[in-house]
Amino acid sequence: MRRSLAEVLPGLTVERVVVRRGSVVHGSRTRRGLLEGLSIDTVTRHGKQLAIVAGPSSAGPCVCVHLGMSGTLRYRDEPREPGKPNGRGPAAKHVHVTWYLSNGATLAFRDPRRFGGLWTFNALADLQQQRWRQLGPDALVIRTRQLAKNLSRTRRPVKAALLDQSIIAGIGNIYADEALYVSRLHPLTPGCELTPDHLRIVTGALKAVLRKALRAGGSTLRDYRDADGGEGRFQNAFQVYSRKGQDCLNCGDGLDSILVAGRTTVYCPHCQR
DNA sequence: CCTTAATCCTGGAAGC
DNA sequence: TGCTTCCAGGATTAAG
Repeated sequence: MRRSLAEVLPGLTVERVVVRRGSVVHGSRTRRGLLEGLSIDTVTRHGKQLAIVAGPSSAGPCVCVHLGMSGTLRYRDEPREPGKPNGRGPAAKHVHVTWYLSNGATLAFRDPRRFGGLWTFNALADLQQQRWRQLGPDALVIRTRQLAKNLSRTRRPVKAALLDQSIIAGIGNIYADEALYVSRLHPLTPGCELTPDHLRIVTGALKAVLRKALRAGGSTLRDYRDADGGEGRFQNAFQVYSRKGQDCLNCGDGLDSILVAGRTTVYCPHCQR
C-alpha cells in the first residue's frame, strides 16, 4: 500500500477533505489535521501502520492510517461523481474519508468493518513518539539480536509473540504461519526456548516471506487492494495459511490447524517441531 | 505471566 | 430461495 501511494501522492496538495464518518478519525479532526490545504511530501510506514506526511519538508502534520482487517486506501485519477451511475455502487459504500487532490484525483479511506482508523498528528515526530513508540522493530529490517532479545523475555508460544506488535511490528496471521513453516518451527514453541540457530532462521524467514509477498503485491483474501484497486497474488503462493487438511508441500502429510492466542494457526505436525 | 472470550463491525460462505 | 451460523487480514480489554 505504501509503495503504491508513494508513486502518486508526493507533490499533490489536499484541496478539500470530506469526512463522512467522524468516528474513524482520532485526534484533532480539524481540516488541517486531515491535511487540508497542505501538500503531501512523503508516505512512510512502521509495521502495519502508514503515515501520510505533509510539508514543508515533511515537517508538517501527518495522518497515520491503520487498515485493520478490511481497510483500503483507494487513489482515483478520474473520480466518480456521487449521484452519477456507479457513484453509489458497492465501492462507494463504507467510504469514511475522501481527500480531493490538486490534480483532480481523490484518495478514499474505505473500511467496511471499521477495525481500522485514522490518527492525526501535528508532525511525524509526534506520531513516532506517541504511537509508534509502542511498536517493536519493523519486520523488514529487524536484526536477529533484536528479535532474540524480545522473544527471550516471554514463554508465550512463538506464534503468539510474532503477532504481538510490541515484539515485532508488521507480522499478521498469514505471515506468522508462513514464516514458522519455512523455519520448521512448531507454533507453540515458547519464545524463550528458541536457540540462536532458530532465531537466525526465523528472522530470515520473516523477511524472506514478506519480501516475496511484497513482490507479489500482497495477499488478497477478499478486501485487500493496492491504491489502484489491484489485487495481490501472494495468496496463490501460501504454503500453509488457509490450507488446513491439505498436503504439506514438503513431506506430503496433512496440515493441521490449532488455535493460538485466539487465531487459527495452520502448520505441518511432521515438519514443524 | 499466560490464555480465553468478548468486543468493536460487515458480509461472504457454508449448512440446513 | 431463505434463514441461521460461522468465520475472517487486527487489536484491546476483562476475566479466570
